[in-house]
Order: sequence, then C-alpha cells, then structure tokens
Amino acid sequence: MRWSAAFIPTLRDAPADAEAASHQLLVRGGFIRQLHAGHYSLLPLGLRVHEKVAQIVREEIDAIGGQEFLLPAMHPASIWKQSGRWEAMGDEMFRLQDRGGADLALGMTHEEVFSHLATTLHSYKELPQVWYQIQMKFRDEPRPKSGLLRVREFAMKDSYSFDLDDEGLDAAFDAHHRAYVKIFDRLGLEAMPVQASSGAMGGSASIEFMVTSPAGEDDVLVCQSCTYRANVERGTSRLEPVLGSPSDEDVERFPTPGVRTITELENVEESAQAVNQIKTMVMVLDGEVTLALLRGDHQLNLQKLQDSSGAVDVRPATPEEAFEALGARPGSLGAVGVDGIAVFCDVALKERTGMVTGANEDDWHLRGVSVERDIDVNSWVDIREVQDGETCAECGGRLEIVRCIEAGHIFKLGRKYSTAMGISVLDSQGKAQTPTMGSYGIGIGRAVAAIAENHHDDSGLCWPLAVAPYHLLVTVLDVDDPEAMALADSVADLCGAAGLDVLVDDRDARPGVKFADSELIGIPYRLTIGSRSLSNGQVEFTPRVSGETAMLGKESCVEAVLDTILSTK
RNA sequence: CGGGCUGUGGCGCAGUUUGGUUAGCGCACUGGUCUGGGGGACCAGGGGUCGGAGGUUCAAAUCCUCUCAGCCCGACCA
Repeated sequence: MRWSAAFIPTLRDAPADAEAASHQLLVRGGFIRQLHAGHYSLLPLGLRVHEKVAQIVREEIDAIGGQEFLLPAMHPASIWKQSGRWEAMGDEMFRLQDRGGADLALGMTHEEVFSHLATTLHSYKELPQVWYQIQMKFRDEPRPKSGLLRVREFAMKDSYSFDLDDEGLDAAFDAHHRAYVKIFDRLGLEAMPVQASSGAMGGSASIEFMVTSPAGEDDVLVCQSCTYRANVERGTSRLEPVLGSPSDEDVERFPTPGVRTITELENVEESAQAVNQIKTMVMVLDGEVTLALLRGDHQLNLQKLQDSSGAVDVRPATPEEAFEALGARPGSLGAVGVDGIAVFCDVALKERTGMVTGANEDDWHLRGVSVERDIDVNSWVDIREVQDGETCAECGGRLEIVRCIEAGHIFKLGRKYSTAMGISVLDSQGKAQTPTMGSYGIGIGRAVAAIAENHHDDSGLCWPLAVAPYHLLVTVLDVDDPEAMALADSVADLCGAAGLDVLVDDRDARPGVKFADSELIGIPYRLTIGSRSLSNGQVEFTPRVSGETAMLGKESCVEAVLDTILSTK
C-alpha cells in the first residue's frame, strides 16, 4: 500500500474531549472517528488492527474446538422473554418495533440465540459443543466514554459451551481459561485473571482478565505477597477483630442535635468511633425498600449487594423514601426495632456489641446496641468494599487496589439458560438431561484500545507486531529520486511476497512530517530510504519501540529486515 | 438519573460579560516560489446559515425561552 493513496487522516491535535491515551492516539493516528456518543467508525488502519485481534482470538478458540457461527444481531423479543431477560436487562437493551408492531431487541449478548439453536441437540453423543461468533453487540450504556473502551456498539467474541455434566463444564471453562491466556499473550496484553462477580448472568465460577490501565473502570485487589486477585465487586480481606463492650449493656437513647454524619457523631460521643457505629443505608432493591448495614468506617459495594440479594435493580433510596420507611431523615437512621423491612447486614458486624446507631428520630441516636440481639437481620452478607492496603485473607499480605480494563470474562452459567430455553438431550441411560453451559467473552474493540493504552509513548502508538496494521513502513524521503522509489518498491514487493504487510510512505512531504506520522501510527519497523545514506549504498532500519537506527546495505536490506521481523513474528 | 462544562470551517481555539462594519487566529487543505533528514518559509486562495427552533431588537455568534448533541464527575460516605 502506498501512503499517498491511503486514507490515513492524521491529526496534529487530539479532539478536546479525548482524555484516555488510546482515545487520543487512535483518533490522531487516523484509526477511528466518532459518529456519535458510543459509536465509532473504524477507518482502514483501525480495521486492520481490529481484524488482526479478531483473527488471533479466532485461532485460539478454534484451537480448543470452538466452531464459528454468525448469528443475527437483531432478535425477537420472544427469546428474551423466554429467558426472563426481556425485563431483567432493563434500559441497557436497545429495543425497537418492526412495521407490524412486533417487539425486537438488538443483541447485547447471545445466550438466548445460541441456546435456542442448542434445542436442536438431542443426544449426549453430540456433546460437548463449543460455539462462538464474533458479532456486534449493542448496549445502551448510560455513559459511553474513553473512545473504544466503553461504547454502545462493539464487536465481541462470545463463545458458549454445552456439556452434559459439571466435569465437562469445568473442562470447557479451563480450556477457555488457557485459550484466553494465550490470546492475551499474543495480543501483547498482560492480562491477569481475577475472581469476579457473575453479575446479572448468574452462575458459579467467574473470572475476568484484567489489563492494568489508568483508563480502566474496574478496581482489582492485588495481593503483593501471593496470587490472590479479585475484583472489588467480589474480593474480601481479613479484618482485625474489634474488641466490643460487654454484651449485657442496655440500649440507651441519647440526644445528638444537628449530628448527621459518622464523623460528627464521632466528635460528640466518646464511644462512637466509626468502627463502633452501624451505618444504616436505605436501599431500594427491585422497588422494595431495604436496609443495608455496615460498620461505620466501611463502604458499601453496590454490586456485592446486588449479587447477594439477587436483585436486578439496586439504588439508594431518596431521603423521602427513607423518611417514609423509618420516620427520620438521613443521619439519624437505624435498624433497631425495625419490622417489616428486609435487613441485609455485613458480616463484619457479626457478634458486635456496644454499637452506636441512629434512633430513627431526628437528632437522636442509640448506644449499647448488640447487633444480633437488637436487630432483626434477614441475611448476613459480604457487602463491604475492601480498601487499598487491607490484609489479604489468604496469606496476610498487603492488598493493593489497581485500576484495570476488563478485557475478557469467562464464567460458568450452569443450567439457567438451557432450562429456560428447553435444551434437553438423552444420556446413555436414555434419560433426559439438561446440559450445563459456560459463557466466554472478549471485546475486540476494547482489546484494540487496551493494547493502545499499554503500547504507546510520547510520540504515538507502538503496536505489537502481531496486531500492527502494517509490519513494515518504508519511508522514502526523496520521492523524486527514481533510485530511492525503485528500491522502496522492490523492498515492498519482496517483503510482501514473504508475508509481511508493507506500507510505503511515498508522500511528497518533509522528512519531519513523515517521521512524526510514522511514530504516531506506530508501525513496528521503519526502513528509511534517503538520498543521503543511499549515496553510500545504505538504508536505515528503525524499530519503533527502541528508536535505535541500524544502517543496512541497500542490497542486503530485504534479507536483514525479513530476518528481524520474521524471527519475532 | 443528579451535578458541572462545552457546542463558532476537518482539528485546536478567540470573539459572547457590555448586541453594532465583510466572524477572526493557529494547524490542515488548494495553487505557486524557495526549501529539502524531525511537523520549514513566503505569496495567493478555497471552505463557516456561529448545534437547532422560536423570540426580543433598527440590528443577535452575543440577550431570552425551548430543544438537540457532546464531554467530565457523581450515582455508598446516611
């Protein structure tokens, strides 16, 4: 490809609204352009990277026996109603109607469609199956952001396994785990597997593959001493026991005029250090007012509450709702004596005595509260969010919180969808069995962005060879010099014949422009042909990452270039 | 969904407070001359219904109302 004929609209300035490095560089380098919020056009350069990522994913899923499909992106409401997710998915699903008024949805994921197809399976002899596709997903994200990192329309590789029993599911899950490790390795992404919440999908084991980046949206607990890694939506830590006061203490009301916060209460009541307070949070779970109790110095993790309650929709109550439920305003709320409202209590409050909490009357609190004696707890749950620096539950080491991009997610679905969609096979005894499923996703565009986040410098992108839009850029400095152009063409032909993707920068532009552009778009290797070194029979070979130039003889340069590139390929 | 901010040529911005010539600057783009190894210089050009609609006014990018779009933060700190 000749640059003079290519559409590579590079920009000197990034759009003002781009913050993430990948966002800025992908736009500046002419890889992507935004159509509207959360929807990006992939330009030729961007598509080349996208395709290379997809191909690596395809090869590794094929290698574990995956079979590729291409399913519709637009689905009838019926299959989503059958699985129960027509309601459960809420506003995140794009919905529309056809001319006949039939309800349709744009697929956010494809459990339903693959499960529907799997009703064609009838015998245990047909199992196991691993089915996958690389297809656009549509999600009406409340807040698309950061270029390709969070969008509303994106290509995703999603695979699904169907097995007769748990051993089979374990094997399919482990095979995907290994495949994902290989995929991210080939993509040049250091992705760590971490324990994760299963979220709305349900299921048991759930592992996310996380890439460290400040542009990410997930916080991961990383133990500095052992291999424990978990999303904060799932992770726990070891808590030092708190010495309580005697358990025979009586509950006592005391006035706290004007006190509204935990810190203020600490200042007016000697026994009320935050660890001795009960934080009462009024939440609304699927429309039901509910209390979530935490230690005063702890913080609620919404996802944990959602997971442990099984609720679909979780939000904090408005002050009005809280007042209606408990008769006091925020700042004086408590769960003592509360009846008829579900109470979820964090396990850190187990066996705690001598606690302080709101009295459900403005400007009054209670002391001497024994959690288990005085509060009617419906369920003990882990709903607190671990903070940076806490102690690892596995080894006692220090946990650090690391900002990450979720690049892949694998989990065991179990029989939820196979049951709902009516998949059934006969086992070797002739008895009907419901297969168990796994679901495994990688966002292709997000992987492109994650690679850009992790592989760039001040001058621009530095694509790993495996995903680079071109392997080699031949930069001709004097395009009017017939010898230079002839050499460039011959290098391009020979390297192309050897399997390399080659871009020739034949633009009549100043060297500075060409060098700056070459570094911006991040082709891994550059061969510079200029009359100055060419007069000595030499050309220059520069790896993008090191920037260190080696001189090569013009006759031997093709061989040397191929040696270098093919040996690292 | 709450809060904040922003919409002026392909990109980055000024002008809006205090309404008043032909809406301006840098980059990019077109033609030309020079230049020729790190975003070069000069000359001459093209491109904008100032997000949209309505209103106030002799006069609106500027004031008012509505609306659309985009970005950031928040959506647990009781």
